[in-house]
Amino acid sequence: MADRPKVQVSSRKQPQQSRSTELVGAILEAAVQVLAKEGAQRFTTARVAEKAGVSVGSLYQYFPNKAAILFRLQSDEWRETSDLMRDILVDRQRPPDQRLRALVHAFIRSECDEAAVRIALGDAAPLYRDTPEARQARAGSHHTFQGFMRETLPEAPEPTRERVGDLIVTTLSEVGRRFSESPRSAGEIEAYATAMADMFCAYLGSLGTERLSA
Amino acid sequence: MADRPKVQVSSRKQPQQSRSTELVGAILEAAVQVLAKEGAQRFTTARVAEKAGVSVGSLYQYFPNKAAILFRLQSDEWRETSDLMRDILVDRQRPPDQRLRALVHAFIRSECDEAAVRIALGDAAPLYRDTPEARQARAGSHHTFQGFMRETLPEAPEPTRERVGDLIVTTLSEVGRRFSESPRSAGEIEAYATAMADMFCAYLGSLGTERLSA
DNA sequence: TAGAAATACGATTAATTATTCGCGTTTCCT
DNA sequence: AGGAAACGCGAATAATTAATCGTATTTCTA
Repeated sequence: MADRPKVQVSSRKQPQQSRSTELVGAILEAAVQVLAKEGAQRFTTARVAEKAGVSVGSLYQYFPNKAAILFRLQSDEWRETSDLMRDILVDRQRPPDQRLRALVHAFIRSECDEAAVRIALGDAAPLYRDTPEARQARAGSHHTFQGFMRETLPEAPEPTRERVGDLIVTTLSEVGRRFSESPRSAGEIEAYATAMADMFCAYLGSLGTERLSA
Repeated sequence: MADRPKVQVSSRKQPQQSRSTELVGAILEAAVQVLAKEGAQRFTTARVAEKAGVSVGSLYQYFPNKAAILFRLQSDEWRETSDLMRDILVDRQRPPDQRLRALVHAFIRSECDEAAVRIALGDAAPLYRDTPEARQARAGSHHTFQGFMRETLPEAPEPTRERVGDLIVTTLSEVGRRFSESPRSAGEIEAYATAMADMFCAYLGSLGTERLSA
């Protein structure tokens, strides 16, 4: 129901010379630092430009607005997550539940490592969440996980498989982020990741695959 | 790492006459409407006051700042959730897994019913999230759920039980909110709730209680 | 090397917003 | 009744911020 501002979140123009490529790199780097140090509330184009050692005008040459910078950061994160997922889940040498456990641990650990940035990015999500670009980007990791689901629950009906995959991926990312909000010891982090992995494995096991409980 | 603004989120002064009590009520009602219709981004004290048919000055008599209004709304929601939880989970006539399933369905349904407000409240959370009042209020539903956990996993060590309860409650609320972000049919909602309940029951069942699988 | 294209700049603008404060009104109490 | 306390008001303030645009500089190309 909420009226959303119209934002064009894709890039304004591509850098063509090397100096502008570096400039964009500097902006993205600075954006991460500002996000981590100041939080989403105080994330402003002026602060990012200053931290990058660049003028606001230059920033607006390559990003149509503030939301586009944030979306770019989130988009990169999503891609990395998706790659991590693919790397871990695709290895058919290991039993599925071991892969899933490895994924959960890796994800939670990385979430906690960069907690400040992740949390701030999440806080800023409303700025770009409703754009078509965001929907598409978000689909990435879900699609990757579906591959694993087809292997794990081969005879389940498609809608069920999709729902289960969605539930697991969503739980992993949302609960992971929430968990990282308060600082934890390394032991707590591992214990929590183990608990989450236990939950996923028990669930998949109960859905009638014998491969998982193997 | 992010520097947070200092906000005093508790109420400024208590209404003593009936007109001021009604005024506060009108403000809270208007706040919900503004949140639902305009979103967190456009939630301003001016808009709330106008919708309530009241002046900004009056608003600031009873709320020290904008965050306090939002915290009050969230706080009320938490209390309601906590009560709902207690009502459902405490009924020892029904087997535990049935209670847990009922809770998940009730929660997801209510989350989807008021999706716009819940999402906007979540978006606004950074404004009050770090206050001690928020920490304490959040603990409410977790504490309520621990009662159920003690019944369900009586012989589990305390830290484990706490972690498991935390994981379930956090998953329920975070994933529920995320799910409600895109509009769904009633059938999808029920199916998703069932899936989540299945996951929780399978997990608790795997932790070695025979009562759940009964 | 000269003109064109790309890039960089940053003061300025226009808009939005949270919060205050002095003053008028209503309610309460005795 | 009448003074005091509570309440209600909303124009004004001070601060912040996103985004632009005219101009200056650098790089490319022929």
